[in-house]
Amino acid sequence: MKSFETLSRSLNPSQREAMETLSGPLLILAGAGSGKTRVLTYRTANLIAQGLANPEEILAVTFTNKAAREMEGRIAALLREIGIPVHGRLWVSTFHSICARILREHIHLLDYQPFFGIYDSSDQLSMIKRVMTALGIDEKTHPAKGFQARINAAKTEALSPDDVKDRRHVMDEVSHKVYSRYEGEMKRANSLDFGDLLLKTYLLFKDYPAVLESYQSKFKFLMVDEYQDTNRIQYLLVQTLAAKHRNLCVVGDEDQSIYSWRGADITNILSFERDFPDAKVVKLEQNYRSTKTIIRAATKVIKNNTQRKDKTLFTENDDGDPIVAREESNEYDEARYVVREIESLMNEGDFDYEDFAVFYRTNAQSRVLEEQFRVRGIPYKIVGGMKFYERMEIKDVIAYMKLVLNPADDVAFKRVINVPTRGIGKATVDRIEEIAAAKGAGMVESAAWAVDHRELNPAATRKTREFLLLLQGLREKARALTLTEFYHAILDDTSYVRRLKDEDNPDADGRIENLEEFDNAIAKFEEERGEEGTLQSFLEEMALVQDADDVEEGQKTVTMMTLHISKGLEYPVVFIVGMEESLFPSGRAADDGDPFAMEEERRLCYVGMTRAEKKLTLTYARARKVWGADQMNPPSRFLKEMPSECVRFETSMSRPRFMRAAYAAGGGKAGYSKSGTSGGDAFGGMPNYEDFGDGPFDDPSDDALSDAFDGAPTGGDFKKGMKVRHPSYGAGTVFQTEGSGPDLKVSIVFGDNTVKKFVAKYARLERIT
DNA sequence: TCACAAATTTTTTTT
DNA sequence: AAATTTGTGA
Repeated sequence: MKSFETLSRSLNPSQREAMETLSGPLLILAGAGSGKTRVLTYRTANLIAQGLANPEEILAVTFTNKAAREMEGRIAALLREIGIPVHGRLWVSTFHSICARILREHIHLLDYQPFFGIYDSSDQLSMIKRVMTALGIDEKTHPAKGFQARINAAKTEALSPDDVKDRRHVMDEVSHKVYSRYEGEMKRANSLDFGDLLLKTYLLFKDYPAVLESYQSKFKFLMVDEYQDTNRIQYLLVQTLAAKHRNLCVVGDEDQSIYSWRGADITNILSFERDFPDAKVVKLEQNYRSTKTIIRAATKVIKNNTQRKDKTLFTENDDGDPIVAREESNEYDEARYVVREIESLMNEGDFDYEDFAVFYRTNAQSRVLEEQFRVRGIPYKIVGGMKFYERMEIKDVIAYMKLVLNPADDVAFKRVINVPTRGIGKATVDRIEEIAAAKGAGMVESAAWAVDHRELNPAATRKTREFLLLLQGLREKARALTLTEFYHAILDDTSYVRRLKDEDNPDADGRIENLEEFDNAIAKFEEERGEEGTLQSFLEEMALVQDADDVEEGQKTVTMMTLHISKGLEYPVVFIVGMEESLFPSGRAADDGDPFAMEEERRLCYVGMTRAEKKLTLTYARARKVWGADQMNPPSRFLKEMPSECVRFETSMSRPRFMRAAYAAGGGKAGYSKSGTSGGDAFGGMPNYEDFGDGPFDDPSDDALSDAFDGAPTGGDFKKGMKVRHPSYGAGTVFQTEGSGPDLKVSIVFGDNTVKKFVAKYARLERIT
């Protein structure tokens, strides 16, 4: 056993300073790869070792469950290593999990039932649609997703319907109406959405000082990781909880703030010193993770941002290999290239599968990669993405569970009332819903009433009664059986699996497999939690812990994920695919009204690059299918921002085969010779960026290749919200599009509120960026 | 009421 | 290209 002293000697002076600053407010500005987790781990161990706190008096908040698990594991391991006996468990979790835990105990004070359900985004959307129907709002003119976004935004700002009422700039009248009604319906359904978990906890603290006080006293020490990505409500929660002891340690890096679209407010970290004038600030600037080359390139890229403190990351690591920027013809070749590279590095024997990671901007990009990994028999796992529990059959079963636990859950009720089909159609459901609305009651209750009062036709009455009896039976079983047994009861009583087998749907086998996998997951959960493994806690975990399926034990695999999920992780070899304008940076960042949207994309690039320890490869494709249509976009501007001495450009594109493709896509008049990459030598350096133009849409020159790329389908592509200029009407905004390709018609609202419809191909519309 | 066909929309990013 | 919503006829 080593002593804590010996171990902590390995920390550098700043790290040590952070570790030794235990009381009072502390801001740790931790650059990428600067050993942040290590510092937090040591600091926590130090708190316990010094006898300042018991584990259960420390609250550590992380951004993802993955990070929480990792940190908890590392702290436990360290404490074991230095031989500190630990009684009690640390509270290491996400804001949402902590809040769910707190609410489970106190939510009765807010007049909810303790068995409240949690609505994920799709449940939330169903509820919003339901509210819209009730209010007679047309989805065509008012997309439900818009209300969802506004409601969630209000909640992260801690604004109730009443609060937004007089703030028309925050929410228009219709949205306010929807929000109010939505809140009412959620309350009646005894359910909380993600935003509610935080907001209701905050309100609980506000309305019940005694409850707040108990938590303030309990948590003597607070740590918040990824502080740059906290939003308003999270900020308020932190301030509130820390108010008593003021032992608040926040850690973050403004260059890694990538969640502003979720309300993350970078000023929280930038103004920490204003909130706590006596705060100690420690900067961790030495990177231990990556090669000099990678650090140099990443630093150069991030320097293009204005929204940052000028901090300098440095490393004493080796120069390492150059970053490779690889051009391929399309996303399939791109995927094949990645797979080939992994195979060849594996053959050299320096790496193992688990050393590789592939990052992409959008989840949709994983499909092609996955295909190629399968073809070549390389083990892989995808983190995030289409989550297991989002699959139809899993959601169905979960809906049954939710409904059994919380009969007021109308979204769950509507989901399962005719699943598997039992002859209860839309008419019946609508009728029940009508009754429910009239009575201000839940649908289960209303359905029972309708059956008793013969409000439905005989056939519907009979079927509905049967369904209600089924639910009743399940409710009793839930009480008497274990979780696993209860799960089986659901499948049996609803004949779910049997019905799947009967219908000759080609997906049926996969679905049944998923249900079996779910069975295992439930069993495992039960085993792990023991007494605590209740139906409520299981559903809570299902809703909040989305990456539950990445625990493929022992298997060494390549990991794939979005750039967002990659934050906080590190891998010896990293590939970032799809380095193209419109994809990464996202097309929305370029023409969004927010001038800082591009900076956030750049931070995302910075995050991705700094995950790599030894080797970093960036790939881009000349053409890529987007929504089933070919799109050609120039290489990402971020590639251009990297110092050329750090990057080696490679291409597979000097063959004539592609020239013809580019030629064809360009509409027949362009040639490819201009870029002059004939022959196989050195690829003519990298493809000349000038040939692509600076961005996807700017300044279409006469350049032949530029035409070939910029004039492709992308050029005539107008989307909702886009700002455009018409030669005679002036500037306006696209608010509707119909048709596609040459038939695309766009409706545009001009400054004076007039609306004109154009055939995009003929109208001389110009995009304004 | 339901199965199937047709039309329409979807892609940022996550708790 | 895939998923979801809407329409249609039995």
